[in-house]
Amino acid sequence: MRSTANYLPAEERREATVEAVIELAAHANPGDITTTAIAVKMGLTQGALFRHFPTKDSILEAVVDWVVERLMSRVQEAAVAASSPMAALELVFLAHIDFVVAHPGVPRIIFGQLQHAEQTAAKRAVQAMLRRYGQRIAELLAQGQQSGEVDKQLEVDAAATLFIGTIQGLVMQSLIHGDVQRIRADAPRVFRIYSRGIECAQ
Amino acid sequence: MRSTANYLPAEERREATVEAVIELAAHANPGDITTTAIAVKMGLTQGALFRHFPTKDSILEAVVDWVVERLMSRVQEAAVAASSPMAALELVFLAHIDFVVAHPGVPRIIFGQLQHAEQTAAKRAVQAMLRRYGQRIAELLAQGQQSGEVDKQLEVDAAATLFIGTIQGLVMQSLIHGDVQRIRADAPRVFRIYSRGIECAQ
DNA sequence: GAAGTAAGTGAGTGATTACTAACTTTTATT
DNA sequence: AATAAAAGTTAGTAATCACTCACTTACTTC
Repeated sequence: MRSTANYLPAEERREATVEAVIELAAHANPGDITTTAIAVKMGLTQGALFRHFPTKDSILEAVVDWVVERLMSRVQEAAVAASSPMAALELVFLAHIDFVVAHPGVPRIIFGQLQHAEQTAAKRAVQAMLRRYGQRIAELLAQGQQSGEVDKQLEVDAAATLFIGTIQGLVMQSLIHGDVQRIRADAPRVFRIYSRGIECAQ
Repeated sequence: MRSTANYLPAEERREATVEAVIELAAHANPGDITTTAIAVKMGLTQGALFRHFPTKDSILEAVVDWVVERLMSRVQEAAVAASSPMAALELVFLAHIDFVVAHPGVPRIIFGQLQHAEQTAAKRAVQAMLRRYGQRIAELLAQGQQSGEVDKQLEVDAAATLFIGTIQGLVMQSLIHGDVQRIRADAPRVFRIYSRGIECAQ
């Protein structure tokens, strides 16, 4: 329950707001997070928030933008650092899991946005990110096919869907058992099964 | 937009309420479904709902109970009908996907319940169902190991987690693309990769 | 067909919510 | 140090929500 110093410059206040929402989402239903709760978390009054954001939706939009930027750059770094396509997939997977464990509120916000009926800017950003993410995974898989690591007959799109589902399954487990740390131990074991499903038969 | 006949007996009204919620959840965020929306969907006034349910939460509880009963019995049937553990897993998977396509609101309600911070009766029921589901899958996997279909070195718990994640990944795809039917075509291809990951090497 | 009961209506109520605006306090500038 | 601009406070408002209750309508049973 960190209380930020008063009278922050606008840019920093916006950043602090985003972080407050992400921290709150770790233990609360994203849809139920009120502007009052966000303000209290920051040691601020509710009205102050609206000096920096015109609407509550715009706060969530900023949160999603924050997530997209951080997550995608982490994933990109992991992919570049790897020595082979298969190694890249594993690094991306583990980087993603690390990110989720560090920010447990993130997958809940992402999924919460996808649930919305209306096409808000935040929802569109989430959809765009997930599409891009899927394409990136599909590229790595295709490269793996060329390098001989990945089965040539693999249906790349289906495998990319399963990649995301693998992570989503772990997140669900953490929600079932109410324990995020669990994911870290389960992740490598689950990924091993996934990689066995896509690898080239020896 | 079906409007149910007026003056239903209590039991049927409760049933109709549950179905109305599930239909609404196909196109709306479950958390945002109001009692007014439910009543309108049924061609009823809002007050009438509270003749049959003491609180809104109790409505969601009834919905979850409905889902648990239907889904688990479908899964059980599929498992029994199969000729081998591996065939059972595939039948269970496809039965589950069929259920989701027939009732697209269901996974959204399930996940929405998991998101809640408080331990409501509905959330507990969802957690219990998913645990039972996971155990059932783990049993089938263990039987597969004995029958020689499934790799003996497979980590059964991780494989059960991945099984659920596989379905969850497909659901996410449908939310990204806004098209539930898609799932049906993708399901067999995704399952093929999963089964390759757990099968005994030939 | 009269009487009793179950189901539905309609007009509320209080609580909560996002958002506003007049005012105060802090920070930055000269 | 004086002043302007930025950031925060306080006390609202209108809208929405779950829930209530006195009353009305339909069904059931003898």
